[in-house]
Amino acid sequence: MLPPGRGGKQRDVAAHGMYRRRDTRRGWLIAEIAAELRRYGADAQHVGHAFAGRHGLNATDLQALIAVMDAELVGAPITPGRLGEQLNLSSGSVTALIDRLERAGHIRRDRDTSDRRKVLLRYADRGAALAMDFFRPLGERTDQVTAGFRDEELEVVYRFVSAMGASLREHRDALRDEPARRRTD
Amino acid sequence: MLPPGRGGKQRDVAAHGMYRRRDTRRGWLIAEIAAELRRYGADAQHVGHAFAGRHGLNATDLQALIAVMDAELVGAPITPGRLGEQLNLSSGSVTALIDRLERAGHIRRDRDTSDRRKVLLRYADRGAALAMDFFRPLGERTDQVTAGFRDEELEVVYRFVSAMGASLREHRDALRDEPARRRTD
DNA sequence: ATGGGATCTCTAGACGTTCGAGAGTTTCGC
DNA sequence: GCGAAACTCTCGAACGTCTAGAGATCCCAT
Repeated sequence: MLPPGRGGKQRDVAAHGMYRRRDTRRGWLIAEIAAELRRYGADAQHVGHAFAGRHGLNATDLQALIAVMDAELVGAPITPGRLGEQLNLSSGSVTALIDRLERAGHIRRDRDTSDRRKVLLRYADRGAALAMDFFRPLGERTDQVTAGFRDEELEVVYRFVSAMGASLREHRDALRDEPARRRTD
Repeated sequence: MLPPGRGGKQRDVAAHGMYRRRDTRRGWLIAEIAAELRRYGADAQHVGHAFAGRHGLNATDLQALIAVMDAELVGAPITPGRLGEQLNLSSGSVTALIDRLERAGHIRRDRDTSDRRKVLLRYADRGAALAMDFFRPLGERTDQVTAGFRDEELEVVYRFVSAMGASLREHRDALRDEPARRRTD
């Protein structure tokens, strides 16, 4: 039952750095918010996995489809290279991925007319319908939740998630730029 | 440049259901919050992927290690079966996963003394050190962000993320319980 | 007590995704 | 025009995952 090391202090989880001291209301809040964000990400993955499975794709395929729509809807279609960056995939895997999605009728390949090395990915009707099925119930749930918050409260939430997101991206970039550090392996 | 089909309505993204109408401040806020949460999850995956890669594991291994510590730190060590549920893995994959982590010295297998069918997963020192290296910088960043919020504001944020998390889990469970629905394939 | 069903972990083979290196085009700078 | 750089695609190998089933152990009804 007891964690190994530091015998005895069973709930001194702060010593492990994973959790924060919860002995003040504020500390407890911060710990719970961080934990909830972590769980939210995990559950979102589960939802994506389950939904993708129902429709004959895997989680990566669904992520890719969303990224393709995301990019195209803001007027800047994505290329295979950048899709690979977003999904942490090598170029070979991206080709296979696009082949699958194209074969299934979810997206199309278009040559860029100005730079003919590039391929632009565009969603097909089938892919649009699938993404809509995925996002609609989530949007409805978001509506239900946000209905319980006043405008000023949503401003606070927005400020918070923006700051957390920016900080996490900083961390991600820092990890990328410091690639060679070895541990005590 | 134009999305295919439905010629002309280039920016009518609301028609796709992915995004919400942004013509009011409140609508814009909600859309941005939802988008930021989505990006946060994706970026968290990237961070995990990058960190795991540096230490000779894959993203699944790191998730598993975190889940094992998470469970043990609250005094209820996890079993291979439940770990598979949390990570969306089959029993066979879980065995391979545990073998990898045990071989690398990150976790240990213990037989449950009261129910000897079960195996309890416990982290080893090596795994604890790794998890600490992963979480410490994230905790520091969380501290920096939360420093810019008053207690009442954190209460609002907590209420929001709790509600969003609960709603998402409801959706996940609904997906699970309605497994057979087929689309117009 | 004892037998049957349920629960849990593990094994084995096949499948599919991913990776890594390299080839083939097209573009841009000199 | 020529060489370097950017981008996508091909191919074979490696790895993680899945499915099906075997082997233990526990629980409960008889």
